[in-house]
Amino acid sequence: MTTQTRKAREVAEREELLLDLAIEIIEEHSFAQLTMDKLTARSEYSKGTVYNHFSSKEDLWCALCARGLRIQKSMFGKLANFEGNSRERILALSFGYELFTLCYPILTMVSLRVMSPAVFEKASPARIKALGETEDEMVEMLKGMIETAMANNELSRRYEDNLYQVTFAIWAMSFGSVTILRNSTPTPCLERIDIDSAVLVNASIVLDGLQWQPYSWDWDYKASWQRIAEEIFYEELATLNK
Amino acid sequence: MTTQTRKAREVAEREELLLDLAIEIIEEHSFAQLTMDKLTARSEYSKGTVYNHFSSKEDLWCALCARGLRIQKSMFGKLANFEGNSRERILALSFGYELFTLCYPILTMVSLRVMSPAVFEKASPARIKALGETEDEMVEMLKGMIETAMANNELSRRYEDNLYQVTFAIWAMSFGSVTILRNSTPTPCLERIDIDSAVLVNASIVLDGLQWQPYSWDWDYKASWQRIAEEIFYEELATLNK
DNA sequence: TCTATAAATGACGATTGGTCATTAATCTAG
DNA sequence: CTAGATTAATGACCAATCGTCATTTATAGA
Repeated sequence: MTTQTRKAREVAEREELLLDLAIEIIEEHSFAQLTMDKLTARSEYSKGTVYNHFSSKEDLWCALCARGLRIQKSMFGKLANFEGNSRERILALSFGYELFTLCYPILTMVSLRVMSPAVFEKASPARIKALGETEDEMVEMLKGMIETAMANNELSRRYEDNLYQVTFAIWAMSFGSVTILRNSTPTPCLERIDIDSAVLVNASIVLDGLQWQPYSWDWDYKASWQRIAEEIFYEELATLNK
Repeated sequence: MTTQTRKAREVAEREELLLDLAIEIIEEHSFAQLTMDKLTARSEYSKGTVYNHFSSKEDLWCALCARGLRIQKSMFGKLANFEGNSRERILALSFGYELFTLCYPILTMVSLRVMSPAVFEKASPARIKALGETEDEMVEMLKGMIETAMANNELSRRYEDNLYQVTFAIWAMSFGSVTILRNSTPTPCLERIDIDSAVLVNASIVLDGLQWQPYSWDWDYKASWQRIAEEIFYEELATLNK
């Protein structure tokens, strides 16, 4: 049995290595230039071995997405020990998501391009299952924070009968803001906003709209944003600014 | 000079025809299956002629995007004569955008996949310029509505010094909501919200957060949503439900 | 009608995704 | 330790695809 686990570990390690190489190729060229031939050439393995790991190019894409989601989840996990009111904790989620897109622009871009039925059809079922589960775990984490806030009367009970709607609102705003900011071409509108605070402002607008206390005019959330950076994501920001 | 304009018109007509065929190919197969060879085969022209229109596959993609933006713009133009308060007019924009994604799922999907520097690099400059201009026109339309509302004291002056931030917030929420709703795989979170009203609810949350009067608890925006459907987008909805 | 310009054509080379018969490595049992 | 069996790795190969360009065809104007 030990040989089994050893082999499985070796296979997993090789898969991670292949993903590293795939990211290198995208970094040096572009997403479209990530071909199985190039990946094979860059690795010390043959095409057939690469195809033993990834059943198709689309499966490789999904594997990159899965890595991105794993990293996101681990980043979100870091805010477990963060001391702050419930709104600050939601902001920390938004902060973390934006930081992820800054630290891992390639994984972010891949996720955006890959998330579609046509791609999933060509990926292996196991891969898709893993993707969905990680995503659900993160949604449930957000929902749990909403429930807690409502129980503590920090969040109005206006949307009490549909907590997932609140989850969706926060998620959609974070996703929309970051995606437009980081993936769009330069446009006059985007050039005239403060990009560094845009995600914070948009999240605050949504939280105000949800009547989540304390309101943005009763609290200095810019300071919270700063504190999140320093207390939770210090390491990531340090490597980012290097 | 007349022959010049006639030829130019013929070329433009042929380009529209080619875009129709490209959409057909995506409909019947998938985005990845849209190849220049297939497009050539389906048309009555040769490969070289197709390449006279589209300098590359990426240029073809951008041409599809440009068509999508033109359609969006024309849909937004329909709400010029809509009678309603300023919040209802913003909702009409969100409604229009969601309706566009429902009526033209392929153009929506193409836009999402295409909007990236790597693709733009391979598209013709003229195409990119046209894309940017159409986009800016729509942003300016939204900004104009915000200015009017602020002048009429329907919208708080809290964000007065940065109107583009307000534009961005509304845009990001619409984009994020619709993109997640229509492009994601089925996930427990999405299955538990009312998809038909999710965009309205999210837009309302943002507008409440912006302190845009009248608040959602002082006005029946579900009725407004219905009225927008009937008065502005009756035709589109009729063809959609066919 | 003749010539100069513009447009259309499709064969071609290079690259790609994916397959599969062959080869190599590893394991198991006697 | 060895022989046979099972598993994994290999890369030549095929069909599909992108984009080019020398050649052919159509058109415009004198």
